[in-house]
Amino acid sequence: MAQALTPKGTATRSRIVAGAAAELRERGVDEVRLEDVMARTGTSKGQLFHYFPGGKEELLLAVAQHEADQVLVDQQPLLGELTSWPAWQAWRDRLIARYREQGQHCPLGALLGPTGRRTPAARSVVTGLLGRWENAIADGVRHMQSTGDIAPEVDAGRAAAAILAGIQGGVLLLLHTGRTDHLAAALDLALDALRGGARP
Amino acid sequence: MAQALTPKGTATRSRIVAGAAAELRERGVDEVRLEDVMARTGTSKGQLFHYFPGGKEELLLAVAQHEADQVLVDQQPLLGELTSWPAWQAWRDRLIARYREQGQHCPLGALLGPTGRRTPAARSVVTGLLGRWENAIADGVRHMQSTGDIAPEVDAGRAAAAILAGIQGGVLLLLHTGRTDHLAAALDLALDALRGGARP
DNA sequence: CATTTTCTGGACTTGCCGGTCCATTTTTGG
DNA sequence: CCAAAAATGGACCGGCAAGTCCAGAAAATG
Repeated sequence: MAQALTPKGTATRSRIVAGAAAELRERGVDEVRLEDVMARTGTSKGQLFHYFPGGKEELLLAVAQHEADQVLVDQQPLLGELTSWPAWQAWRDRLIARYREQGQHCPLGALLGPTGRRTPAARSVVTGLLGRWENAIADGVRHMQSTGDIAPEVDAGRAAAAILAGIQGGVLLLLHTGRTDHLAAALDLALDALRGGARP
Repeated sequence: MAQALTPKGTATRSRIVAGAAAELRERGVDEVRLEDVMARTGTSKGQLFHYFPGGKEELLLAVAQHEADQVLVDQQPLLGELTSWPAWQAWRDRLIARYREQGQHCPLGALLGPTGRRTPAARSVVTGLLGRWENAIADGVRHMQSTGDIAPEVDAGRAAAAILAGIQGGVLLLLHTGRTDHLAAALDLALDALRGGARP
C-alpha cells in the first residue's frame, strides 16, 4: 500500500485524486470516464494504473475517502463546539451554506447512493463518516444536557440519529429540487424540539 | 405512445416491467443488464425493444413510474387519513415496516440517487412523487390544526418539508446500515415536536 | 557516472452490453 | 380463410471505455 513514492510521485497522485474529485462533483459518478480524469489532470493511462493498480474502483475509493474527510472538516470547528444555542445555530447555517454551494452532484455519490459500490471498503468509508458525524452531534446534545440547556430525559443518541436523518434527507432533496427548504426545515424542527424539551 | 396493443401484448409488456422492477430491487440499477430482464421474464431482445423503443432508458423510466406510484399506494389509506394522533402513529409504523421489508435496494434508485437520470422525464417522476408525498403530509398537519391538535402557528408546509426530509434521510441510512433507527428517530422527533407544539 | 527504480506516454487489446435487423410465428379482423 | 398487423426469437453489429503492455524519460542511489 505505502510504496516508495518520490515527491514527484506523490504530487501526481494527489493531482489525480483532486482532479477526479472535481470531475466527479461536476458530472456525477457514472458520467466520469478515466479519460476525463486524464484530460483534466494531464496524465496518462499508464500513470493512472501506476498509482491505482486497482483501476477505477480504487481511484473512486480514494476520492471518496478524501471527500468523506472533507465533509466533516468543512463543518469544523463548529461541529466540535456545539456548546450553546448560538453555536448550534451557527453550525446549522454553515451546513446549509455548504450544501447550497456544492453543485448538483454529491461527491460521495459514488458510495452513498444506490449506485454505491457495495464492497466492504466502500461501506466502511460511508459508515465511518456517518458514525463520526452522528457521534459529534450526540456529543453536542450531551454537552447541552450537562449545562441544562436540554432536558436530561432526552436520549442523545436518538436525537442525533434524527438530526442526521434530517440532514441526509434534506441534502437528498436539495440535490433534486435545488432548494434548501427541506434541509432548513428539518434542522429547525429538530433544534426547536430540543430547545422546547428543555423547559417542561 | 398508446399503440394498438393486443391483450397478449399488454400482458408481455407488464410482465417486462414487473420483472425489471424485481430485478432492480434485488440487484440495483447499474447491475441490471437487459439480458437479466430477458432471462427473468422469458422474453427476447426483440420484444424488449418492441415495447420500449427507447431502449433501457425508456424501460427504466416506466419501472420508476410504476414504483413511484407504488410508494404512495403502499402508504394508503393511512397517509390520506392523518386525522388523529393514533392515525399518525399507525402511518409511522406502516412506513417503517414497509421500508424494513424492502431490501437493500431502492427501486427508485434509478432516479433518486446521484446516478439518477437527469432527463426531464426522470426529474418529473421524482419531483411528482415527492410533491404529492409532501402535500399529503401537509394536509394531515392542517387537518390536525383544524381540530386543535396542532397549534395554529405551526407552518404546515415547513413541517411537512421537515418530515419528508427525515423520511428520506432515514431511508437512505436504512439502506446503508440495515437498521431503521434513524427513520424511527426522525419520525418520532418530528411527531413529538408537533404534538408538543399543541400545548403552549 | 552507472545502474536501478520510479515515472510517464500512448498504442493496443478485450469484453461487455445496448441496440439493430429481419425472419418467423401468432393474432386480429373482415 | 386470408391479408395485414402485432408479437416473438435470436443472430449480429458496433462502440465505448476499462484495462494491458512496454518502451523510453527522469529521478534516486551509492
